[in-house]
Amino acid sequence: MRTSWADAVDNVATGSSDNAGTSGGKEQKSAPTKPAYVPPHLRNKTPASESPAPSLSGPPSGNDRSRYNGPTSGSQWAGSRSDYGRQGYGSGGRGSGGWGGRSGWGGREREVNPFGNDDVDADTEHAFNEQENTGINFDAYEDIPVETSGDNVPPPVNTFAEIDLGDALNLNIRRCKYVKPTPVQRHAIPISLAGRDLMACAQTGSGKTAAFCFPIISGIMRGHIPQRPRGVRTVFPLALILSPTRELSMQIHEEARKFSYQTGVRVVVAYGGAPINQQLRELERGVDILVATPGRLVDLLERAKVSLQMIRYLALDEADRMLDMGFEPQIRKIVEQMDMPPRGERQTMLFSATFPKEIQRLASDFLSNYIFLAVGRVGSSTDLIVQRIEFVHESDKRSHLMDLLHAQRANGVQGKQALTLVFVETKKGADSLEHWLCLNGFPATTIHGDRTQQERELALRSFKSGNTPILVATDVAARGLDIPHVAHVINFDLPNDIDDYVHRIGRTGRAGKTGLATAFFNENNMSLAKPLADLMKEANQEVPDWLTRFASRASYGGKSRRGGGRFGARDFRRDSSFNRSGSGNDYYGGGSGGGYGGYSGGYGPAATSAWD
DNA sequence: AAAAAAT
Repeated sequence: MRTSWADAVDNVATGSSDNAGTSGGKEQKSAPTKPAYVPPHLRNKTPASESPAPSLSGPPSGNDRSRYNGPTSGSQWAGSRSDYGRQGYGSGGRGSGGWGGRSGWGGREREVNPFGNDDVDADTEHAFNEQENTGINFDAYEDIPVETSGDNVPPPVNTFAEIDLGDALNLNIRRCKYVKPTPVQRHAIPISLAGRDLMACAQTGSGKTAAFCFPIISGIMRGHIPQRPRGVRTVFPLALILSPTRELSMQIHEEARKFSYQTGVRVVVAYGGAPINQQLRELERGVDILVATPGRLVDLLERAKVSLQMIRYLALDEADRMLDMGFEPQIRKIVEQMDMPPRGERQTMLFSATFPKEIQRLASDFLSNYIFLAVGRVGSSTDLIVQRIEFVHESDKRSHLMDLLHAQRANGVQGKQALTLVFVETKKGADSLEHWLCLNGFPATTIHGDRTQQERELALRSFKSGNTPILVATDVAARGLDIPHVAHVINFDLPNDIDDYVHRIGRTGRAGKTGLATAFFNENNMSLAKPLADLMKEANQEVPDWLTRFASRASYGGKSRRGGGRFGARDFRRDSSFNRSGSGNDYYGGGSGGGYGGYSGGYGPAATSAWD
């Protein structure tokens, strides 16, 4: 069995890293230019200088939105963990110099360029000395509140130049046109490079993917190359990234491939609903970083196609989702009952935009002396997303939706057709609404768990390209998906959990663009009244009086908005009611406390963030 | 009660 990194060093050819059908076309379809749609509620409200409707000219992928800022410099955080002695891991912190080992890689196989034709010369100055085409509100940087807790929190960095990620990775960072780390990257990357476990709360679209990918790729590049067993049909990835949906795993894979281009670090994705054989072939060509959904991974583990015994890095994206009732047993099985090194030996990183305390407590089982990091308001309620709640009876929802869509179509949107993402509660409801929309002349498609994987991927592509500018979705599309140009999220059916609402509306208002989120509220959603009203108030949104009244009849027992205050989430270890829970050795020790409190000034309900 | 995730 070949594994890519070892192979590269041994001058053994590996397969080219063609991409297992992960699509993600970046085709920029041009559409007739029309005046921007201005939602009625904004027409008299917004300063003329601002475009109230989302601009459709952002970068192709808004997931990580900073750009490279300068040359590389010495290593400040050549972090090494203590426990990889066997493999000598951690001893290789000698900058990118130890990285010449790609010599055996280059000649034979041409790695597919994930940057496509856009691969500008990364060394040209103009490409990265400005931030002009990112559309990111960098002013928001200084105002973003940050809470860290845990022992000896490494200080944040301000530029990529302050950290030595290695030449090859730096080049890719430039190719991605990232100039400056986003807030979560500024804090999380030094923590990860120092080898620490991490629980990070950061808003959707704030650059989480890069925040965990950069340290993983860098660590693999500079770490000692472990001897991976040969001659068995089992592969031994060094890093595992788990996510709750197939499409999100695909997206992470695509991002990670860009970051690891020409580093020799190989990224493979595995998820259900697609032929396993192709994925097996990709795995057998070598894998350093495996991105997967839980079900398919368990399958691969049980067939002994994959072993986790070499795992150094474990990252859970949407970690609270991964640890909720539906997923937790599977995750526990993968992490605790297979052959993965125990916590403390591997490095574990959990990321999400929301992190309920109960889930934090569960999560601490997987972590060792970890650092808790909350960047910005957890939950996307930024001023960039205008939230509108309307009281609509069940029977009126379709005609009301029709009104919204008509208004939108009549106005059109500059450049490209505005994309509208409609969330419904059930798969059946999704099909039926899609059918009805199509009957009524609105090009719609749908994505949900009853569709074949092929249909799902086609639907997403068709939506992204603007071919089918209306996507009806269940919660399968609620988390993590980075779909540029979503102008409007409509909660046709509201979710029961406020966190789900937060993730859903986070599909718009990305990359510093404004977005609109409309929700249909009725008597079935009473349990959401209080948390919703609280969330909107916190986000400086206009709360309808009727919603305030429902909210004040607080007898509905909905989940109240997390602790209130400036952060959407707090380290549960700071909460005395959890402090005696006996969950092991992970209590907040009162140690450095990191930068907590340091940002308390200047942050109010009106603070704007590009990181939703 | 629903959704997601393996075949």
